[in-house]
Amino acid sequence: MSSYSEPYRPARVLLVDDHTLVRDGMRMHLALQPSLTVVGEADDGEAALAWLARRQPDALPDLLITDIGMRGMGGIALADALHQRHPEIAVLMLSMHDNLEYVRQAMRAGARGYVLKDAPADELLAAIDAVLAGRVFYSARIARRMIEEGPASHPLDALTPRERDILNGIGRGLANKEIAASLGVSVRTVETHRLNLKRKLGIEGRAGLVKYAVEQLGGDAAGG
Amino acid sequence: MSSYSEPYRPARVLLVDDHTLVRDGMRMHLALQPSLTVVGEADDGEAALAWLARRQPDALPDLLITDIGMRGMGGIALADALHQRHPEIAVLMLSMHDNLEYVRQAMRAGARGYVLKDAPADELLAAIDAVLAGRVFYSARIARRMIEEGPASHPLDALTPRERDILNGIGRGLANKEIAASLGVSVRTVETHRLNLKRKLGIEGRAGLVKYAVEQLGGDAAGG
DNA sequence: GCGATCCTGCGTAGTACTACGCAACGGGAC
DNA sequence: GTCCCGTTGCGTAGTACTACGCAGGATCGC
Repeated sequence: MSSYSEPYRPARVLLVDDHTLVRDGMRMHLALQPSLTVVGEADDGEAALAWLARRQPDALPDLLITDIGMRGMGGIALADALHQRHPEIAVLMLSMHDNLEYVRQAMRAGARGYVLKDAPADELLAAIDAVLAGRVFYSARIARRMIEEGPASHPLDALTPRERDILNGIGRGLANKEIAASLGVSVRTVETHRLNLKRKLGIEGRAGLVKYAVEQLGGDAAGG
Repeated sequence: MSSYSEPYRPARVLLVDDHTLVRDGMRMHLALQPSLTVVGEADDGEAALAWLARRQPDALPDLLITDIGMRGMGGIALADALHQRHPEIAVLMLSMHDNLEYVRQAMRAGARGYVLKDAPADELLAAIDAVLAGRVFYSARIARRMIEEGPASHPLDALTPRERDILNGIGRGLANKEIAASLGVSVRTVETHRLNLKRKLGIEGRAGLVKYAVEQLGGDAAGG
């Protein structure tokens, strides 16, 4: 990995996961690496940000390893917030989903790596090495699927921001009227977006769109 | 089967989870307990059953700790299969969901304990002690919710078989007309069931019912 | 047998969503 | 500037779903 001219210092790591057992497993693996020190843990995004705010600026971690799906503030929002405040801190995303849309969201939010929780144990260490060296790392299964599906074939990528807003509302079980109110637009506008969504996503029937939206959201926000 | 006049022997444990990190975390905790020995691991239900089939009958584990949600054969099916073949082996279910319906299914399948993955670490050990002693253990949050909601108050339990059929169709994104066709009844009948479903489940709005149905069906693969 | 429950189906009214087409406005790209 | 695109919104028609109430037939337990 990287060669320091300064005296050798282990890379500082902050672990963020709401599952105690996962944190334990990571801590155990990382403790075996002399080049790494776990300096803190948190069980959700807000706790992680609070931890970082309390931390001395010269003792911030070099790497944040976070779960993607947590109660409260999830890994994507955390990566986003961290990337704006401390872009120098590497972010490695942990996930149980091989859903490529999550991967893209994570990378857009500033994550440099994406590792699946059921991946072989040494993949985690390889990923840490890579992101600390400034490289990008994907779990083998993710990389394979990216090659298979193509880097931008997912229909969600074709959606405009506003269409995502509407899809989000649909996935939360809201009626058009409620979505319109929450976005401050007319019901007709929501209907237009909805029609466009169905065309873009190739969905027929009204229930189908709700199903699709719930499945897209259901994984990280409502799941647990 | 085993009489405890024989010399002291640590309890044998089989770990089943598709997440390497979770297995690592568990193994680490259990290694600190002299009264326990991890004798095997598997990453899904079928692998666990295959492992058990290869095992000498006099060296079977005393306890199986399994994740509830795994690719392929999940924890509930595994508990069910194991409970029929080896009812003497205690089963402790691990889950990220505090959904009481999962808890009930697990217990019906023969599990003796249900621990959440984000529970404090000592809860796992307490749960192991309990189920090895023949007692039943629930994570604190599960126990609290059971008290709050009542032991059998889950609305899904109140549904009739036909209502489940309709809910299933809704969750697959079908329209009333399609559900009616697939069940061989009239649209009006489906509408009646649908109205009853919303009353029983306390749901308002049409999208809300679809959302609920999708979450009930798709919940096995979801999670953080 | 009798009551309870479930499944089935209809009538009626009102509300929500679909499926077009059309168009004005603003922001970027070229 | 001009063009493209995203966002916003309306008109019109048709379809789907909601929300009651009512009721016959089947099944099961007592």
